[in-house]
Amino acid sequence: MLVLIEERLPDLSRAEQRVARWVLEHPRQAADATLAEVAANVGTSEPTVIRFCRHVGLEGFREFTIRMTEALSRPAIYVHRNVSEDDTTSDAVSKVMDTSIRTLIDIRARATSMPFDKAAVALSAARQIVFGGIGASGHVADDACNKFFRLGIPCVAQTNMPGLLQYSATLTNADSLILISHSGRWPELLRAANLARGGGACVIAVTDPSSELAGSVDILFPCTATEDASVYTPMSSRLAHLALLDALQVALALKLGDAAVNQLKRSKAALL
Amino acid sequence: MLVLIEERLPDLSRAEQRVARWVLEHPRQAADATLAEVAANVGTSEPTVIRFCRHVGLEGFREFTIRMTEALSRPAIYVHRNVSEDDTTSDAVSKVMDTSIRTLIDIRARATSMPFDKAAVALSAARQIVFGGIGASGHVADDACNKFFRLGIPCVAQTNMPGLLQYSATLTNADSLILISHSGRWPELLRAANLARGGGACVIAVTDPSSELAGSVDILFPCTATEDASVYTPMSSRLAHLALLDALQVALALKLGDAAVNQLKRSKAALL
DNA sequence: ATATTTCTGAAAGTTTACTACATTTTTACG
DNA sequence: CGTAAAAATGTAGTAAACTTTCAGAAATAT
Repeated sequence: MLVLIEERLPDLSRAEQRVARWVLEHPRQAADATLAEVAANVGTSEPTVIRFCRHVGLEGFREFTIRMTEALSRPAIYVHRNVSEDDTTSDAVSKVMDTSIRTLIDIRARATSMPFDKAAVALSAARQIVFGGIGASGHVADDACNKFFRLGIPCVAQTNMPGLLQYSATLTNADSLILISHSGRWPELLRAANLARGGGACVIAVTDPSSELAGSVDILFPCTATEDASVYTPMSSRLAHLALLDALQVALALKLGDAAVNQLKRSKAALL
Repeated sequence: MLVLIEERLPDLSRAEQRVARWVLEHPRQAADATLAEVAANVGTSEPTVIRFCRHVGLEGFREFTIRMTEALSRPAIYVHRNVSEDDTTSDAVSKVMDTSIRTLIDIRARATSMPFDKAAVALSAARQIVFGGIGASGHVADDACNKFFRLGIPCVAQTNMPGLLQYSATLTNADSLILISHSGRWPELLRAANLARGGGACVIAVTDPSSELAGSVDILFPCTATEDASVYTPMSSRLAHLALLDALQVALALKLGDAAVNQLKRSKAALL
């Protein structure tokens, strides 16, 4: 959380940067202060503090308080460390694993504020679910498709561009489209989202909240894309996306109830 | 915190005990609910909830929220717990995430004794690398292929049975075959391994160490397959496999040195 | 120098947490 | 049992916290 604030610092306006700095310097105090107290301590107005919260990717001040307490009550193990050329194999392996674990822990912390319920409701009514992703995210889409169809809902994965665009154009208000993208900056994905929404479909995205795509969907699962500083950094965001979709599938299964459980059992039995 | 509530439970009045029980059963939900929400869920009035907070030694509901968040973000919570039908979405999501994190932490602990070095040496000399997997593991194979080719080594993924068998039969002692399997019990995978070894190829497997496949390969990365007790349990072993292959790819990149770094940079630049 | 955009805070508007008090339920004792 | 005191609970109202709106100020571009 504190790291996240530090990262976003340059993107903030002047008054917001003052808020950020005060928070970084007095994290304990910030965690249990009220909105008015923070504003007074920083020497700014309450709305500015709220805007600061929004700019670092939070819902509002209430969530800020929660995230801060969370961050402060958790020891910082499994920290992300970059692999360097002179690492031994064993060091490098540990670092890569730590980074993956860290990514999941972060996503877990943020998951509490993600719209799983809303998404489950939308998906439970869907005639079909389409998963779209390109490149590495294509595999995530495939994987998710492979998992969701076991609930007894027609599912397709489209992992190449012309296919996804054409399929998106055929969707109606009975359908749901789940788009997966690390950065959210492929313009074609945005087009797919708009095509699907044009037809009335519910569009869900798993992507960077600051991307243009994020702003053009019905339901957003924000996954901040961390810049790959080193060439050795693997795309651990894939893991986050997979874990997120795992969770969504379980949430949907719960929503659907007995019907889904039966389908799951049947699909499991098919392998024996 | 939760323990504290449990301790005080007998001292509370009837309605307050109902509050306490609900909190203990839905801790995650309780942590980010508002006063009114808690009251509604318990089926009581708001003052009762406040009185409950006071009776367990807290200042008020505000402090209750903070203490709960704190308690829930302690590290001890990444234990595996099965999702049950009457879980709320939020609780289920946390459980799924915890299970994934737990899986990765376990694999990380075991990774130190895995033959990354040996595998990196074998792969660095490979003319081509073939990734084989079926079903869910097929996606892992695809994903790995997509990652390894960036090092400048010819890579293929075979994710269907006839294809994998035929390809395996063509391999020579200059090639490497990486097989991925959750349980390792598909007889055809064993056949693929034997075909490849017959041609002299180096066969690496990521699978359950107690499987027959594990005994028939050159290099083994043991990943114990945990039985899916509940239908809601997602295959978190996939995540473990992915993380493992991430690590292997980085280990290989280090082994290859500058040449690999250049290839990585080139493939990254291709997207800009 | 002016127009446009972005940023900022005052004030109004909601929601949320808390309090006072009346009602109901429980307990104690004739 | 029946009645009275005590405790527990909920209704309704209040205060405080959080959020939104909007108009003026600052920064930036033209």
